[in-house]
Amino acid sequence: MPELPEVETTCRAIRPYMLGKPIAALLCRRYDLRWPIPKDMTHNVADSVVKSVQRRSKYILIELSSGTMLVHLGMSGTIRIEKPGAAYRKHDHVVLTFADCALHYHDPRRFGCWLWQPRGTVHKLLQNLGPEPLSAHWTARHMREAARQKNMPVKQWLMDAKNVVGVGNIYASESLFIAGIHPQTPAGQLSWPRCLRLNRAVRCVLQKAIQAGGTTLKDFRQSDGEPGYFAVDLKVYGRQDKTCHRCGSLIKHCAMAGRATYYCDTCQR
DNA sequence: CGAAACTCCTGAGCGC
DNA sequence: TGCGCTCAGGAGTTTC
Repeated sequence: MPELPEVETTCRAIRPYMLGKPIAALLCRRYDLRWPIPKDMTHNVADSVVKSVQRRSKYILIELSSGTMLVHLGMSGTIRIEKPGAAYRKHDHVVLTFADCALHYHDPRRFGCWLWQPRGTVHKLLQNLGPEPLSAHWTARHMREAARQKNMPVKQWLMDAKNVVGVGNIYASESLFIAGIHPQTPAGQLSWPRCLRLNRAVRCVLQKAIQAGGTTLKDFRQSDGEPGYFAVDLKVYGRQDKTCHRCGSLIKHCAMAGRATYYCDTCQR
């Protein structure tokens, strides 16, 4: 279940294999991902050189001269580096081949996408995105502005890409634990010191996860096909009825907007 | 307008 | 051994 750190890890891992190289072939073995892969993308990319490989939100942006391929891993997506001509695995839906390697895009649940953004345009999916949590735009001041008058629980606010991108279900719970804030707290009611703490906590949690090479959970694998080195030590996520590392009381679990939520109701108020 | 519910999909884990 | 059920989860779309 790729969240921002997993996407960033994947992006960094595949970049050296692609940067500055011409694409030999783009093979779509299935077109019906979350949205259909544009049929004409194949023609746009053949022989094009990869100018950059970047991440925005949870999208991997592969820039060519004529436009940018926009890749999302959905919830079960991974990218492996293989040799050209390597055997396909089940659910390898897209294969991007270079002279000396091939990227296999693997996504059992097909919640991901592979879209095309012509040069000079901004894809609809990239419009209206909030700040990157690891950038200078993610500040407590921004939080206070964007959360003002908002009654929604702060956990849901954190997971809304209009407010900040890349914070998924796991790291929302983790960030709130670090900041000592109860997930049900209305976003607009956070005091200034709490905005500061939460702002820092989000940045801190994501940075640690990136350093750890992405959390190993379910079907995420580092892009070389090996399991991630180790899971980030999650303080609350998935730890229902286990003891809180900080105070020893039992971690609570509930559903918020249909999503599993974990917290310590002693440490988080 | 905002917010909540719904939707896509497959595989894992569970009870029987 | 296998069936059926539930759950997981990103985020755009639909509904209220």
